[in-house]
Amino acid sequence: MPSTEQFTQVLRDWAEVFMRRSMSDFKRFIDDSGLSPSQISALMRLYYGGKCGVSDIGNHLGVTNAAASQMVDRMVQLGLFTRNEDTGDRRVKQIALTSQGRELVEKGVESRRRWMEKLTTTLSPEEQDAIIGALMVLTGAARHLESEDIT
Amino acid sequence: MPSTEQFTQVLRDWAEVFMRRSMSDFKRFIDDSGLSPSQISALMRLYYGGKCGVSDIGNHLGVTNAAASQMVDRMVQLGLFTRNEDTGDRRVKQIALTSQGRELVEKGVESRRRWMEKLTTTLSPEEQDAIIGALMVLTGAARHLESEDIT
DNA sequence: GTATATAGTTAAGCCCGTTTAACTAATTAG
DNA sequence: CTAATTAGTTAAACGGGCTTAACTATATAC
Repeated sequence: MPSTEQFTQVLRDWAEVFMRRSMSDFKRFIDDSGLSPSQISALMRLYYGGKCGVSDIGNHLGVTNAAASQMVDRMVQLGLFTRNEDTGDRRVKQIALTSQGRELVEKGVESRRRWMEKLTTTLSPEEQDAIIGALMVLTGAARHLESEDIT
Repeated sequence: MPSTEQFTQVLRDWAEVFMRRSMSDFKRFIDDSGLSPSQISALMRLYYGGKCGVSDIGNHLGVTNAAASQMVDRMVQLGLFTRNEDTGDRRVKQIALTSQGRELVEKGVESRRRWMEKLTTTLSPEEQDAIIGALMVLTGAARHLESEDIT
């Protein structure tokens, strides 16, 4: 029977090597892009959450509207964001990614994808099967926990 | 037979839920601490790498000695770092964590540890066994890849 | 011994993201 | 219609981390 200690230890070991890889990739991505943490965060927000207003970005970052407005302006000038008047409510400006902005995010994710693929090739089909099954259980459990937390 | 696509997809799903959790915990840790990214990084460097000189910290962060010296000074005043003359070479100041600094890092790690333990309780012993085996294979493969990359 | 190199500190100034405050424009409430 | 609210922009000022440059002190080379 596996103990909780053994389980968390194995999970921690995996987390360590996985996080080290992800973090160093991510750090290189940030450094190469020359963008500030806020700009990266807004980029991600738009990539995963879709278009939104200026103050949505500000709230998400925990900064004032003024800061968000200035930051968005820089991103527009860099050609990463578009800023258009909302036809429904003409006070709000809809911020979205340009194709260039979208490509930038995807380029950042790609290195991890390549690493994962390389990881696959070092494993036998049986090992891959076992890992797929195990990770699906783990992911399901984690998502279940996540949904519980919200309530 | 599992395809590469299936494998990377499952890995990506797990990575997504795992990273989301780890990142939000880590972000809260940083925000709560009120420390700058450089200060956090130095804290981690000392926690995992043990004591070192001022310029070691500067190199690790990619900043000048002057910046490292000033940052260390702030951390000493906060009671997180100690700064002592090296008896062997009296030019170098040995920087180390105080017990308070160590506790701070451990408190930051704890929330993830609790999450992992909670994850354990939702799984049957058989599932835990399967996951332990799978993650050990995965970790081994990742470490193997890592050691290859260096050469 | 003198000269050079290394480890760290200090002070002055820069950069950049942030806040505050004042503003415009559009919307909603009464 | 008028008043109040909401979304966003702009300008001035602040703060903090960084760099450069000058300095002290220890260690090594010749």
